[in-house]
Amino acid sequence: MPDTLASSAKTRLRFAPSPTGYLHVGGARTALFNWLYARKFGGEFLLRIEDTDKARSTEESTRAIFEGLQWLGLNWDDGVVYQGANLARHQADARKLLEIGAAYRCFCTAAELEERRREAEARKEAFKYDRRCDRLPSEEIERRVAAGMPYVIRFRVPDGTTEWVDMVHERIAFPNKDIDDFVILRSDATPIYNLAVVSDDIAMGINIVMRGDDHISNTPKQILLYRALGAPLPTFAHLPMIHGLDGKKLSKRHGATAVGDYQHYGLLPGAMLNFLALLGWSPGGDREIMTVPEMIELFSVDGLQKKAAIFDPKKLEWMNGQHLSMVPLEELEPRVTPAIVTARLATEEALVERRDWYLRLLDLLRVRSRTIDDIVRQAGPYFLEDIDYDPAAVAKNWKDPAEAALLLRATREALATVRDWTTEDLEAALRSLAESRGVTAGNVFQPLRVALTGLTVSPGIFEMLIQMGRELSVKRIDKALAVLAA
RNA sequence: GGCGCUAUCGUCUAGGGGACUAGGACGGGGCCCUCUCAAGGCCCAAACACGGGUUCGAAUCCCGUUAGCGCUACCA
Repeated sequence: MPDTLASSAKTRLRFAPSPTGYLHVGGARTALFNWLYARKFGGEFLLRIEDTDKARSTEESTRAIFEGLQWLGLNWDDGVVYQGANLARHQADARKLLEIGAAYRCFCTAAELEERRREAEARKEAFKYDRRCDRLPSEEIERRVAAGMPYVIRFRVPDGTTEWVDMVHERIAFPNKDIDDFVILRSDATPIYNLAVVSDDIAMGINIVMRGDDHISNTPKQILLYRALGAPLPTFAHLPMIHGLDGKKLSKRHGATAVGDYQHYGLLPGAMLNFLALLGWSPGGDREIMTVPEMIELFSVDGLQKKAAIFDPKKLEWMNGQHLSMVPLEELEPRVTPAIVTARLATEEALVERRDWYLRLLDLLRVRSRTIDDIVRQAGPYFLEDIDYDPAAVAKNWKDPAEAALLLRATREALATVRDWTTEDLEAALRSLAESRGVTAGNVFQPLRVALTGLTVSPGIFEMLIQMGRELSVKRIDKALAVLAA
């Protein structure tokens, strides 16, 4: 039973970006679904760099793709395949197609073709190659080849209909009459995309081709190539595109589209993956927030969407906030520390030295952050010797300097009586202070908040006093008193 | 132009013939909690593109229209 043999073969998928730019969020999502499929069903996820376009491919882009995938944690199996290294096989496959009569030499020049294309357009007709070179007598072909006349190799599209059952779209069919006799090998003997892809996918044993639906119209051509080459067909799965807020294909105009942009913006890879997964896939029901293992567990082809999705940065930010609050502190710490160090708030050694204190701080700040940068922005007052006073905070909460100073002095005294620097004792001291002075607790807390942080917003006042410690807290109050007196 | 794909709130989506006064989430508005800001809780506004069928019954199936997107290279 050949079916048994086929189904016992390991599932192999691949992500095949061309290194002509940074890893795009659309590409990252394609990679994610391939990866999820492989991880969920015990298949292999391969990476192939399609660098056959030497003019546009760069090593820098290749590196960016690696870095992007690594940051996201989309690890690939086996070594990276570079398409450019397979030139000989591509040529051999083209030759083979020529020899078995599935393809033919075409001597029409690019300029001639362009001319005919223009004419057809002028007549408002669809241009289609007229196969004139396929009708050349064999002696003529031999004569031209012998004369060293340049030619391309074209695939002879047979009559009929080419169809397949797509994993996401079900049946898709193309009448072959609408498919041009496409070029598979250029006159300089380099392969055209469709040939290179099919040749490589066959060689790599890829049996599920999952890619963007902008490749749907390439698929019938590729199927024809598989058949002519005598190779078994893979299963195709065409994923919908990602669009910008204006409904157009995502591009630079839409702002950040590179995965690296989000990394530097302070996102968690888990959040990015979660967001990307929901763009074009749904686990069903109301499930939204998922860890990577949960996504693998929940992943299924049924949930794949047919419709293009719009990339909404607002929801991404919200989702990152959710992940920020959800991940274990030990996992969050290494993501935040480099940013803290870069912001020159502390050295890595200093953070290691008071790790428990540092983790507590992260826990305090993350709940009101949507990005890692938000955490860093709030962290200043806990590390810096001197703080800046936000003019708005001063205007609002130190409205009357004399009054504020009076209150702060009283607060300082009240804090001095606190024996245990705990939430309970601090709260008791400050609330009774407010009561004895006949003001609300907020009237006491807000000026103190400005003294401690220079800001109107911060974590709860007691948590903050504890986090800063008695010494620093008192020092900040003294400093505020000095500023108010000036 | 030709060919193809798609079509549920502004956005991501649930839904796969009756459970739909169409559910959830983001964003927006309001309220609660509260020492500020978040977080959290509660509530509100907001959608089945249109037209024909099929069926006792359609968001769900079929056809058409419209719209959006993609492809239409000796690019990938």
